Amino acid sequence: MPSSNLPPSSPLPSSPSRATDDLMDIVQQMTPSKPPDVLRRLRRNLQSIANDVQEDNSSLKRRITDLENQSASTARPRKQRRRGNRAAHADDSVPNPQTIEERTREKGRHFLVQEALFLVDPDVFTVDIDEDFDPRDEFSSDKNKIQGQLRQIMHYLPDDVKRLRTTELISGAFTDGMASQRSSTSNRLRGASLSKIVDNVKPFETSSGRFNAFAELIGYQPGTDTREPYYSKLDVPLLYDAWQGKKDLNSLFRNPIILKTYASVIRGPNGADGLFSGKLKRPVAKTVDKMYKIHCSVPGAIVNSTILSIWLHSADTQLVEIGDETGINYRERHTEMYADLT
DNA sequence: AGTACCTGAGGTGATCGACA
DNA sequence: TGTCGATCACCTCAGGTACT
Repeated sequence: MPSSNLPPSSPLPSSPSRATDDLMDIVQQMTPSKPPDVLRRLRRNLQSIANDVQEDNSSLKRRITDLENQSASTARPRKQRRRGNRAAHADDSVPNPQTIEERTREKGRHFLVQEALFLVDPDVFTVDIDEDFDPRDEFSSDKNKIQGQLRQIMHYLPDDVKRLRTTELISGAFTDGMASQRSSTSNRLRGASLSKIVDNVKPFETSSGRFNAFAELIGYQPGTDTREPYYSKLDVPLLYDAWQGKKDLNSLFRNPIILKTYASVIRGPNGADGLFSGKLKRPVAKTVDKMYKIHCSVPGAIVNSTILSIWLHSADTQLVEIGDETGINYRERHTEMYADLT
């Protein structure tokens, strides 16, 4: 950088190598045989050099500060991620939009843990509630699936939030909470929890590694002359406690992997430690089961764990509605398994 | 009793890839 | 090219234990 760009308050210090040369020269002269007056003169010279070095040091520090300030004032502003400020854009009639947003996001988190990984339809917040809806018909049509999930969501929303259901503030905050919890859960399953759930983490390192090791375990059916390859929905060994080559409803959802996944989700990465050896230790930290006061397993959470177990062993790289590698529709799988379980 | 430390959760911003 | 969603690393906070 040219010196003309430097602030005038920061002159360059004298050369440090010259001070070092002078010091070495004086040290050479300071022998015990020198008369006292010569030693006194050499000591004065030493003091003088020390003062110069001290001044140079201070000058360098000032110069560094000047350069830091200068670079800070000319640096490009860091790229800011654009974040939708729902609370700020909420309708004026909404009291405490900030608090409502936070509470709704937390409900979205809770909903994801206990009920479903995905919404059955993005419009679920804006449809009208069908007063004649019969929960026993929940899986008979897409319309009824939406009504069923809407009822579940309403069960989680506090009364003051229920009234605002159709607003962007509520739908956005709720789905944001779900997305956050889904991301956190999937990352922790393939990260800190993995070694507690499976015996050998090596095949899990890559998408192809997972396909080669576990495709059959999660229901892969190779293609033939007349058929494209696909992933079966029920011929999935991972779903059962003891796979006998065909589906067995008595052992459905009872695979140890599913139970360990469930334990990891609600009790953190160490939650599955010792689950089947009688050495299960309740984690001391704040965990999902404590936060949401989870005392028993509900159907939604069991199906969630099953879906998560399949995804964990799949070649898919992200936990999204339709697997990016397998094409498995995890959202539909959830609905179908939930219907089987209830 | 005070504190140091640990574990796990949630929030935030950066980055990357998909997509219009 | 800009926007959006998913993911990751990093940070702070809460709530617990262990030690002094």
